[in-house]
Amino acid sequence: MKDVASLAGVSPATVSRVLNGVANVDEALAERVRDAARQLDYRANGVARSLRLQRTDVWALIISDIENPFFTSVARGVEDIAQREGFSVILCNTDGNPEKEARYLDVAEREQVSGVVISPNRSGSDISRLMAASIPIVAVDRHLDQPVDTVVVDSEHGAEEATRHLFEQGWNRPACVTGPTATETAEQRLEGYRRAWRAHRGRPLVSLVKHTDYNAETARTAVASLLRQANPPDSFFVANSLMALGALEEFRERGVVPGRDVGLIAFDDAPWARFVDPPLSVVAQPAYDMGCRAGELLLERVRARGAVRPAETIVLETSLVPRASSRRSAPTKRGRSRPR
Amino acid sequence: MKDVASLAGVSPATVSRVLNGVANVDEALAERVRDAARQLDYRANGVARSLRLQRTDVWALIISDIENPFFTSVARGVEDIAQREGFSVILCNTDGNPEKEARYLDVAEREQVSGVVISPNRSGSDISRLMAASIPIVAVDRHLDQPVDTVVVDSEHGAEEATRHLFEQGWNRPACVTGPTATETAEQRLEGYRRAWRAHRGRPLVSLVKHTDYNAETARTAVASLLRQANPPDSFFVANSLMALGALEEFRERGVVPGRDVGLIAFDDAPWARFVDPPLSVVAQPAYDMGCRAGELLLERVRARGAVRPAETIVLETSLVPRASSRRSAPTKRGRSRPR
DNA sequence: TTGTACGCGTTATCAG
DNA sequence: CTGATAACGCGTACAA
Repeated sequence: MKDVASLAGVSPATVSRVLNGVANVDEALAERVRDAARQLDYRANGVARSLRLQRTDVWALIISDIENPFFTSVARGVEDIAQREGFSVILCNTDGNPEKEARYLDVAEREQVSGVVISPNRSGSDISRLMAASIPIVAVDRHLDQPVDTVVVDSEHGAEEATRHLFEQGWNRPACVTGPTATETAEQRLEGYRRAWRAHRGRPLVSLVKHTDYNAETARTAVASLLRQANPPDSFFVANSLMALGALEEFRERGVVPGRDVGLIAFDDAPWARFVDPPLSVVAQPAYDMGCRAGELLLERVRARGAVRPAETIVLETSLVPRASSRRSAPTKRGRSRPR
Repeated sequence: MKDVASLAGVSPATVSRVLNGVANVDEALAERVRDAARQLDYRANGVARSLRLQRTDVWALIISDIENPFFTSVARGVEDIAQREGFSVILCNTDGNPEKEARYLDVAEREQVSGVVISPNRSGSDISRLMAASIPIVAVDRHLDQPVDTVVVDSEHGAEEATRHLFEQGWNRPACVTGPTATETAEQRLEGYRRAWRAHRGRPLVSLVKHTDYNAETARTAVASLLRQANPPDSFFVANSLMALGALEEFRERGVVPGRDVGLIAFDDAPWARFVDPPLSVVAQPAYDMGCRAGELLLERVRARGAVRPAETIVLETSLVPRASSRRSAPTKRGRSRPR
């Protein structure tokens, strides 16, 4: 900066003023400064700037699994907003590990990020330090036990819709493979499933419900054990797309054909869902949009430094995407005669 | 820091020394300082620290598509190394857009990151400013036209192996659907395909080669047009996993069954590849490992501030993962009798 | 309108 | 072994 100043024959203060477009600077001087800056290819030192300004242009995005397509879509949403508004994003991947999460929360504080978007592992995640430092926080996908801005989907309703869809397709004994006990999303999806049961068949059967991790392997085991029962289910509602992969594998192994011998619908869409055989029926979440909304909420707080509007919760709707895997009738002939 | 100092009855300098474990400090004093710090729940200001130290503990990771599983695996690798060594990672998603890339390169400089890992959009990406600022750079997946550390896979060999596998399975006219013209990876994969042809059948046929984008839709169109030809291919080598989805869709539409009526093998594995029907044969890239290696290379440079070892290129091997989609014989009976 | 001087929170140097 | 002090690069109050 000093170099630019002396090359332009002005003081560093004037350089700062010109480059930040603040105060009135004589246009001739300003032009000289811009010239000099260009000539020297000058870039302000962001670290010094942050120290002086007591704020940074950085957000922390703390998510539990960067390899889960749902979260990458959320990330893109947050990132697009951030970038549009001139913020950079520090990506932090917690692997669902509370310790890693705590460590990253620490980094966020030390690095004085101006805001945090987090998909909490457990509602009890300790954000007290961040709150004390009055760093705005937005929770995505799940709630925190503190009153902070939150973006979620109506899991219960989506799950109910999915299960109702199974009934409407003519399935009579849908099972539910949901996420780990005490996980907010898992419980909500289970509750939606139960509601659909109550609406169509009366009391849901506990024997048709399994809790597993949100992955293919454990879900497959659960599906297998459900199918081994004396009174097995005729269809499945599974709580995320990875679980659907596990179910599909088990079905294939047993030679039962989804969309004909068994019904299957999953919560959460995935890029490959329409390509598997049969195409997977899902309840889609607006993941990218959730990220955008979270970004916008954070933006509000970051801009309005101190102002206290009460914490807000945005609940987005899921959408039913029926494809072939939930059908009951024999699949229609798919193979068309070849054009030539 | 001043608060901690006065609470402990020492100078700020001593606080710094204790908390950084530098120099010898009287154990009694040190203990008092740690107590005070704990009591006040003190965290050093990372921004001020960076300014004073003239370095940050931040890496920038610039990738072209956060929604591509290949890159997320790379990202995890980089991130794991970074985290192990006490660095944070700024994730930057360029969307394959050279302007966004340039903008992020700028951010990296302004924020004084201590290192950059980049999967360049084009080899000509302008990293001159970073080099001038002597910020270490590592290229992943593709080369830059500057001499920097690089981590790639042997695409050509992997592609050759994949194509040879098709020949060995009894297919005689494998086609190649590769990435955009002039993309390094696309050209290499095409070249590997050609080598296998020359080894088995002589001159590769240009009529069996298509360039498309690295996605499902354009690849599907290419597959369709290849199949419409007078002398259609009997099998396909496609240059990434998304393309395979497009191919599978087209096959299904036409009623041709992969692993029986047509052969299919893809470059690049994906989490869902073994779940589609039939399971997809692939040439797997060690994506996570690539990220780790890139992280390690960067670490070396970051640690050895000035030392100049020549730029190094690490070439990792792919591995053939034959599954059912590349078979020629009729698939073995998959449906086993149910256990009960 | 412009320049001078201070301070943001650290850490390294130097004197004691 | 410890404390005072300067400096990292910038933005801004204040004086000119």
